[in-house]
Amino acid sequence: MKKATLSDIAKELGVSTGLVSMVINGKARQNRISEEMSQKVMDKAAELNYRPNQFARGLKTGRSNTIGLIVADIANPFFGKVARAVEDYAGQHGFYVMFCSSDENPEKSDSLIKVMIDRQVDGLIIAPTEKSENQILSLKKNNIPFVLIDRFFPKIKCHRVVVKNKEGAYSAVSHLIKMGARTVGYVDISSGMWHMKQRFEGYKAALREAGVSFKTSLYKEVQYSLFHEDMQIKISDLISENPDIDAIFFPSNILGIQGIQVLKRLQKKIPDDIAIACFDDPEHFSLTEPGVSAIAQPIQELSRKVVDLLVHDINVDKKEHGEFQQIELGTQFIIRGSSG
Amino acid sequence: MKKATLSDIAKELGVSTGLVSMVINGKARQNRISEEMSQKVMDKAAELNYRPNQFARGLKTGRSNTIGLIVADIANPFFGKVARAVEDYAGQHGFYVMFCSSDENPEKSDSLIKVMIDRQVDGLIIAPTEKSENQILSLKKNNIPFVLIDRFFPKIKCHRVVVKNKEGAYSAVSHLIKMGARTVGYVDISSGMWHMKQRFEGYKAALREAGVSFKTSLYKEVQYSLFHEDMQIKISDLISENPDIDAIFFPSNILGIQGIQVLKRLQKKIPDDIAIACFDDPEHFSLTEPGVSAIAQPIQELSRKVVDLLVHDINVDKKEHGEFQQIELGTQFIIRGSSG
DNA sequence: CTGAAAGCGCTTACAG
DNA sequence: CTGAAAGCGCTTACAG
Repeated sequence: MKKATLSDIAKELGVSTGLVSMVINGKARQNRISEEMSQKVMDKAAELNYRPNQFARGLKTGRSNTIGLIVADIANPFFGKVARAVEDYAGQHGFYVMFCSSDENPEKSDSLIKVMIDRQVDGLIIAPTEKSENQILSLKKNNIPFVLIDRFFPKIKCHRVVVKNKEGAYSAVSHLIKMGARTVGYVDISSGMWHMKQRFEGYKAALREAGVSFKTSLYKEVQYSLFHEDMQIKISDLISENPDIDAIFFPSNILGIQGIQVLKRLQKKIPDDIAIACFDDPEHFSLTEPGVSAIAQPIQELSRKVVDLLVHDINVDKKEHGEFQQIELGTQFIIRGSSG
Repeated sequence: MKKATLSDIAKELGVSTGLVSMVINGKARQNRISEEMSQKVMDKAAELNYRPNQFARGLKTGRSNTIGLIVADIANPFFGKVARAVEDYAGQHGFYVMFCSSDENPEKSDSLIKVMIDRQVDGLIIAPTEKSENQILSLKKNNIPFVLIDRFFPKIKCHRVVVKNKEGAYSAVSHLIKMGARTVGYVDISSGMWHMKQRFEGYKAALREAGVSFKTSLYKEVQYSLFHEDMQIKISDLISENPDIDAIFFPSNILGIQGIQVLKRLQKKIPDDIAIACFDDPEHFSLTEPGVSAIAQPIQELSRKVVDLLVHDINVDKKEHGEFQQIELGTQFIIRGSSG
């Protein structure tokens, strides 16, 4: 069964393809095509099970009604939920979403952006990786609509929607201290990304304000590339170098999830031996016993704002730079058993 | 900066677009285009930062190098991992993957399939919802390459890659009984899907073999549409109607995850009051205390087989029906503390 | 109210 | 070895 085309309909009805095109696209009225004609076209289209060829349409109009979403890892629960929310909101605006995982790798991110642009996405949503500044600048230079989510580069002016990272970490660490912690470790992922630095700033601010001293031995950094092994090593180091350690703050969900497993393996009781809190609140933090105190991000709102900004930019076909929205949303700290 | 086209390159070099096209597509050799000419074209393409327009290419060739993946919910950990694995394997074959969530809704699934086909995907991977038989049959009729994953309709002959559901459930329930359970509840999602029926068969077979009797009051079914409320109600019912209940089997990860929360709320200790086991093994089942005994699915292999089958079908442009692969992979039961 | 025609950017026989 | 031309299926001014 060959797919029906516009000209199949036109031929069968003895009219021009142009007319059929207008009817199909709901422009019958503004082109003053008769009701009767419209109806005949619609009926025939239905009869032939006509579906417009998006390639032809896109080639002609230059639009794909598709947006690209590049995150670190679609299987990470945080990004999984972001992806789902973006899919839903974009769908409401008539856009389809193409997802990709950059694996925190700038080369992969670069090639994904190219692939997306090759596929003529109308715009991009990106959670940028480390060292991808030039990619973002190049999007800007080429006037490709895009919005950054979750992360950003302070020096690059562009649309971005992120959360208050410093404030979020501050509230969690302050709570750990309030619950009695005096030696609070910090297990970071190795990354020059600004949002992670801000979380660390929040941690230090909380210590400072509580008069709790900071030592560099309390700060450990693990490599993304050999994540599982390195977590084990660095947390063991953290504990052996700080025998009096009574709490650890994990500044992201994958760090927290893996960190809990390591602590379990090391036979540390949470919160009795070591209290913990985590940035991000994946589903299962309410399932573990004790539950994990966590900083929940407003994923729905984050996603909605991002889609709104991007769709607006795509539709206005903006030429004028300058009006960049830099949105910071608040987080919510959820207290569960793990913090003591 | 206008995007460069084939004819820009051709014009600057004073050659035809056809020649440029061949060089770009690596067909220089087989068309005996001189090394020198090829090099000049490649250089100019790089200089102009040429990127082929996929719409034009797709319109001409009828191929998009894209496959569609429709799952129940991309935010469900099982499907999240499937999506990631499919993305990776398909990428190795040069295909991009479009993801969509059907929410177990046949109308949504129908419209997603249409959207995917409109976007000219070369083939589809589908975890079909209940009541979507006609959609699958229509794909078959229209000769659109597709493979079913995770679920299938026994009466429809087509490629499918699933796991041994009955066997998996059987081993988990047998283990619960071996650990001392005598009254084993079963909390199901309401669905006529074959794979869920098979899991229930496995459960009953295990009871039968151990000489443990089955009563209908041990089987509860919750609605997907009001999932959270219904879980609470049905599990409470299950326990009050069976005061001697000492184990529950959850035949999917979302049932298990939610079920644990309900049991926690009902102050039931796992495994002392009630032992549990679950089909699917999301990350956090090893994090909870006790860990959850679970049936792990071979997600990588599942995904790889599906992609291999689909890519093969797309590439051979098969006309002859008949040779449908119906693959069943084994599962692995992982014993943790929750089963007693 | 409707038709004819150009053109989006490619690929692919066909000629030479 | 290379060029000229048709055509994929649409949309959109332009005519009438």
